[in-house]
Amino acid sequence: MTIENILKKHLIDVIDELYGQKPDKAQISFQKTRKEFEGDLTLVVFPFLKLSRKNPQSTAEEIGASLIQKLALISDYNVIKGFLNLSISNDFWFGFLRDNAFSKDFAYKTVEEGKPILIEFSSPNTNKPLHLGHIRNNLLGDSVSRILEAAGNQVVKLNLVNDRGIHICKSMLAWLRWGDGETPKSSGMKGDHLIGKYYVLFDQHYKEEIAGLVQDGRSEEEAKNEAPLMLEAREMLRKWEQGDEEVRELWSKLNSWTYAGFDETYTRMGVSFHLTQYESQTYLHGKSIVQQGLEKGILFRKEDGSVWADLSKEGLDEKLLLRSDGTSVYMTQDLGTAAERYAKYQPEKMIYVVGNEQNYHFDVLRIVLAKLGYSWASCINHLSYGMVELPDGKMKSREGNVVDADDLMNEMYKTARQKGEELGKVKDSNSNEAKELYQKVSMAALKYFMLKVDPKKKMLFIPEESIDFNGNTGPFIQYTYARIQSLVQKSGIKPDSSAINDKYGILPKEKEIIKLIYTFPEVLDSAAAALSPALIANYAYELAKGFNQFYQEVPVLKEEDVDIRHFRLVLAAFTAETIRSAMALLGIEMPERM
RNA sequence: GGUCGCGUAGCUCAGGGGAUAGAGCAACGGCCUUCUAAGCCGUCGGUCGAAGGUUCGAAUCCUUCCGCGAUCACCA
Repeated sequence: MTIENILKKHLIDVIDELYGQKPDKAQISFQKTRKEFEGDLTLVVFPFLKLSRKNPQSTAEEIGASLIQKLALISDYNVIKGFLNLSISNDFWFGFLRDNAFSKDFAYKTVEEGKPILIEFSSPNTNKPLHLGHIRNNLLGDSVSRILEAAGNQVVKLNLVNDRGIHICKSMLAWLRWGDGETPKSSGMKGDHLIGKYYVLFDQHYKEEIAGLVQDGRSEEEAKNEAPLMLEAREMLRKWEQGDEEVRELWSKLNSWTYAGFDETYTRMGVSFHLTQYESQTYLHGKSIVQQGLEKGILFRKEDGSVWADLSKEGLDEKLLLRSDGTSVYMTQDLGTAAERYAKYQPEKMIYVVGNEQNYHFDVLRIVLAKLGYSWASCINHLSYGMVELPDGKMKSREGNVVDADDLMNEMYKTARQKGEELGKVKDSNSNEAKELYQKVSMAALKYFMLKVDPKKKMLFIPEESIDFNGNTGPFIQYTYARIQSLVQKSGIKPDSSAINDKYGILPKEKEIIKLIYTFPEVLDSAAAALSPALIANYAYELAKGFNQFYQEVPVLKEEDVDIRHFRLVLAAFTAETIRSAMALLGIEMPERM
């Protein structure tokens, strides 16, 4: 039970005794006391003035006096204007340290048996490598999974790969035509990059054809549809759908190259899945659901045979669910896979990590499912995130201004190495130890940068400036952690609970740290509720920053008194452990030295 | 045009009913024979897009307007 809750309970009694009326629970608001005032927690008394019929000052005085009498937990109070600042007793803080300082991941809950949470993320196309946008998606999905699990949920991570469609046919066609049998092995290229190369090649030739046709007097639209390359790609897709053996074989081969490339990237990012699904196996799902809806009269059929949902009552328009030729669209598939997943897992929640350009799609998905009578429709959660933009605008694959995921990670690694060498962090930059450090530091910089921003906001990525190693960054937090490790090691003392006693009181700087650590479980809970790693990231920074200031002002190893030194080492070690736990929720690993 | 989202320091972002709005970067000035300077301290920098409203109290909630973005396909 948190201090706030204990106080709340007693506050209700106190106010009842004083003024003969119980306050509304919603009116009780505690906040952390500002640094410039004495105290730990502050009660805002304005809401109780109607009950007390006194001015803010005396109301606060009365409540404070009653609380301190009732609760040993409160050691002192003071009143400033309508704010009642309460000091929590040292006993409480020592008790908190004793109970938690030596339990690893103290804020983490054990995973409950019960309804799982499904989370789908990444979901790439197989015709080109992963880029910056995917990085945000993957890191968000990965981090949210970790956070939900730490908050006590069973989490199932899903990846639904879009492995079929016209885009893959384009790559396949280009490879047949201009590839000359090139393979990842023969070219030395990563499989996904190789396939991406042919996708671009297709587009180049396709554009030439369009230009030629336009010159011959066709309209742009006609040219796009009549270009021989496009006709050929469509023909290939038709063959694929009919199960043409040759096409299917080629398709399998090229996709397998892409998967090998993706796996490498995922591994480097530290991202993994429990289950990978493929649209080639799911794209026919959902038709029967639509059929049932049609029979029940919930959906309707137009003269041309296409099937629609009328969402005008919900303030939206009509939505197509089956084409006039009876084939399914994106929405149909999603209805099908959602129903299938629900049947398999009976999850508490189904989270889709998908960019905000699909907000409308998920609104429709929820509404259509609800209309069709699925009570679980409300468990669908769209974790919508903003686009990653570049200084010169949006990323457009066709225009070539795409930040490739692998390239970016390589760049980050180089920068980390360069910085490390400048600062003389390691003796031999080619040693395995150094390589591991540069890898951890560069990934921390990247991950922290992407995750510290509120998911729903779009973010600007400036290649030269965005990823920093100083200030509010992953490496700064790693650095703080590494310093604490070295501090503890140098002391030669193994921190243990015998050091925690109230012989010496607690310094204000020490208390700041303890209070910060104390709030970690709450931060974790709210991050899980809001599906927002940004809360964790900003918390980790605050804690690291707090320790750095503490470290600057409070001697640890230089302290004369062995017992005090021992206590501060315990506090330092607990801080490090909390920082590590928080960063683990972002998928960021901590180096022991840097 | 309809719907949704966003607008906070020069830049990138926190804060989402409470006290004097915070960090980092950039700029400037200090601190390395003292626990790791990827650090710490200080200075500079704000009509929280605008106007109304609700409230004891609004950057935060409501309304309108302005600006930016997304979306409204028999694409996925």
